[in-house]
Amino acid sequence: MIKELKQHYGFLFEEELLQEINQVGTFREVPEGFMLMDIGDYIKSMPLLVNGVIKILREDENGDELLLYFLERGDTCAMTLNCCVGQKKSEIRAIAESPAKLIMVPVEKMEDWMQKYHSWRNFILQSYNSRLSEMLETIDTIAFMKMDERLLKHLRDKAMVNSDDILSTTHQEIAQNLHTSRVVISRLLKKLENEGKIKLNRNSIHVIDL
Amino acid sequence: MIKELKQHYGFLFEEELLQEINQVGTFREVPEGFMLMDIGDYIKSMPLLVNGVIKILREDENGDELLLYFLERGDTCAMTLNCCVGQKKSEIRAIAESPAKLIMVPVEKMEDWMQKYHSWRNFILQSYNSRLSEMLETIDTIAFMKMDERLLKHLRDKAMVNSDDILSTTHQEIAQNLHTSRVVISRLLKKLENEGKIKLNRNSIHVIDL
DNA sequence: GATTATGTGTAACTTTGGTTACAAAGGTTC
DNA sequence: GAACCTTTGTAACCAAAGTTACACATAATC
Repeated sequence: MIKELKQHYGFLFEEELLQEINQVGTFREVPEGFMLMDIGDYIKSMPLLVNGVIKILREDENGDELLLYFLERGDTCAMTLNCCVGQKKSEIRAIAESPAKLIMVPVEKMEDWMQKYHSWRNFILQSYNSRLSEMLETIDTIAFMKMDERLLKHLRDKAMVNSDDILSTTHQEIAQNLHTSRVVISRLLKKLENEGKIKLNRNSIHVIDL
Repeated sequence: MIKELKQHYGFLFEEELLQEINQVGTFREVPEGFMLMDIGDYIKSMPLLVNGVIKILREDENGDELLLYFLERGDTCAMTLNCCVGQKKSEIRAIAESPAKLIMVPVEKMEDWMQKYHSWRNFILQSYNSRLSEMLETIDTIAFMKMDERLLKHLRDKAMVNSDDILSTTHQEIAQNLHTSRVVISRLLKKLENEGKIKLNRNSIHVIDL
């Protein structure tokens, strides 16, 4: 584990902290689609993402979903911090968008390290800032953009985090992420295809205009 | 200033920290409508809200606004933290919803106190958590609710933070906060009035169904 | 290879919200 | 009180997105 740690967090944390993380953290590997956290869960450990992509979702009382943002390597989930510090239930759902490797750190260490390590404080604050910025971007998207723009943005974002311009997904899945209906997505996808921005195939979409 | 400090933050911070804040902080009083921070501003001091209400707005590239949330007594602006820590420009606009009293603390102290005071660390983390929760609520509202529900929620929220069920505002102003047009708001307000939930008057709305 | 399940395309229609246009009421200024 | 500005009410129309319904293609299962 220390190898992954040094590789992805070595430039962030001092040697001593890396050693501590190595001692108390546990390594975890999850497959694509794995639900790391659900709404209502209590959290007892904080994930440091080493590899892969995690998608963070929100759900309303009808069970309708909305994709909030993606977490990538080097990120941690500020919503988890939210839970840990406040001892509250999770307000979001976290699902592995791709196979992912994580290091889980017990919550108790948080406060300890906050006092001890300057780099940890910075990391936590940075994480909060990143998450706030991402939430702002999400708000901009749903408040100010029309569905066709949101759709194209979503396809590009998805291509980005997966480092692949061919997305294996269905219209239904996209509709759920954007909180709209499958018919609307099919309609708009066809429009984007006619505009030459994407190429449609069964279970996959080739994003041309990245 | 130490009086206001003890009154509103005494139960949060230890005596020593209160003294430090009293020494380096500056007291500030602003009238209703005063813009405390604009998009693009660089921030060099952190506000602790002692009295009054601050509204936090987001703007898109066309100058269209959207109300994100209200800050109340005892709150601080996590977006400011965002700026301070990251040395970035402000991504939001902050306007006094009512006359407000604030204590401004120089950014440099942040990191210092984070190390020194357990209560300060908690305060900062708590603030981030509150802001994240509020952003989530905002997302829920615009993603999952229809305009008439959003409108009623907005009226209730506004009545709440102002502790007054009679709102002095115009349809135009509400439309800006909710990022829609005046005509739509007039239409929906009239509907709410017919449903007996509000009572309309020129420049004021009486929220009956709180 | 017949049956079933999943995914996609499309038409027709409805609802919600945005736009334009204009009238009228209530204030303000001179 | 005449001229002006701000605010509100409302009609008529338009556009975006949600809904229902169904055909058809592809893949999976037996």
